[in-house]
Amino acid sequence: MKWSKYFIPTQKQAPKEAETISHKLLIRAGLIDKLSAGVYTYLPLGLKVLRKIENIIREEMNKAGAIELLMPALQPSSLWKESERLDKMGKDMIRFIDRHGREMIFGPTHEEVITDIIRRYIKSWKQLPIILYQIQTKFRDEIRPRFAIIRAREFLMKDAYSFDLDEKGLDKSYNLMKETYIKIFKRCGLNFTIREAESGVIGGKFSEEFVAEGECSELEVGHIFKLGLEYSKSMKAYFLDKDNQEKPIYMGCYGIGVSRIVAAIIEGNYDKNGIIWPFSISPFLVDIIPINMTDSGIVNISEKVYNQLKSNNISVIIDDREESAGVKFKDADLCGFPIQIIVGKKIKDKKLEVKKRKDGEIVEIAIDKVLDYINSLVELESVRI
RNA sequence: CGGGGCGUAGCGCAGUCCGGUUGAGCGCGCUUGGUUUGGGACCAAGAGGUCCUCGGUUCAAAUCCGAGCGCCCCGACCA
Repeated sequence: MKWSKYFIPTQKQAPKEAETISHKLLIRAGLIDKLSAGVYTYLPLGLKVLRKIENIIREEMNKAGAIELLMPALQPSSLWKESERLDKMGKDMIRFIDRHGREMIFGPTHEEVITDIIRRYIKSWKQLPIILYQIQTKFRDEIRPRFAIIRAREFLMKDAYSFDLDEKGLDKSYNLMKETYIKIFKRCGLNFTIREAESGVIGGKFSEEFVAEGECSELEVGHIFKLGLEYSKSMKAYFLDKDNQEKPIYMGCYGIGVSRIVAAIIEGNYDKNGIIWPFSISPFLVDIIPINMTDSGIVNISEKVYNQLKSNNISVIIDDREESAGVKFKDADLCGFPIQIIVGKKIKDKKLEVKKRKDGEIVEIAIDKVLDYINSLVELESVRI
């Protein structure tokens, strides 16, 4: 990607409304833009980060045997009457009356919808167990949205639901999801703790939450629940067992705040100059910085390295703007790209500099050895995780 | 929803107390030309505003009064 052709609106100063570090950096690095309280656009760089996280989640969920589907955000409120949650969720739900006079809601979560699907399609013990999940936008009219995307009214969530024959099966699914979550958060570069939690409106007997470390008090980034028979009984989701008995399905549900992870990662990975993305999450792995765009030698080498990395499937952006070196350095640090390749005076010795964002270490590398060096850094990082 | 703060150019702010040479300004950013190019360069010339909105007071309102809207923070609340 060429920086000059891309859209990265960085800012020197954060708006005064931003107080937490992730909020400030998300805006300064041009990742998000506020439309209304708790309602944000993901700008191109922010979207890339979101997609990286989504894909990590997908990979790990799929490995665990979970199956992706996509449910609608719009739901008839009648389903919520069945589960007796319409009043419990209360004003957190965004509701409206459609032109036919039916009350609809924007889904804050999807236990009702998934249970409705399961009760209509799952009839036999032979079809169980099964875990279904989706990555989808949720709507909650929060009492107080805050810290930008940490508590938003519209946010991206991965929600999974397990369906088992009995309690033992539920325990197994639950533990499988717990292990999967640990893998996901580790791959996202998050330090976190797991603790027993209140089940709240979601219900069930037992739940644990994953809390990311950081200065910001919120984050909770994941929450897993043993729902048991709560929904299957109220919504009549039964299966026919081997002994020809009709039995309720044991359920569990498992949420990850995908967009909240973005903020959580920043809260745990930054310095005074900006974001420090983990390799696995960064919108671009490498930022090539030609020190002077009027120096044809520098420009040529920069483009050569850019094309080389690109053709080797390394995610790379080249800062080809006609800006001073200082501006490019500052933006590179602010946006948090893990590796900066600085193309400057040293090209006369056929060398350039590779700087690691995390520790600031700069290594001079021969131009024709850059690809190998970048690959070795990636290798080291993957071993570390 | 209770408490607190804020609303003036894209961002950060001054001006508001004490209404009138402040024909609404500053820094950054933006445009054009030139000089620059190793940590947010310099010179010159420019563009950009319903001073949140509506109403009131007044000869005169960014400034005073009233209502409303929006945003942020604390609390309660919350997958």
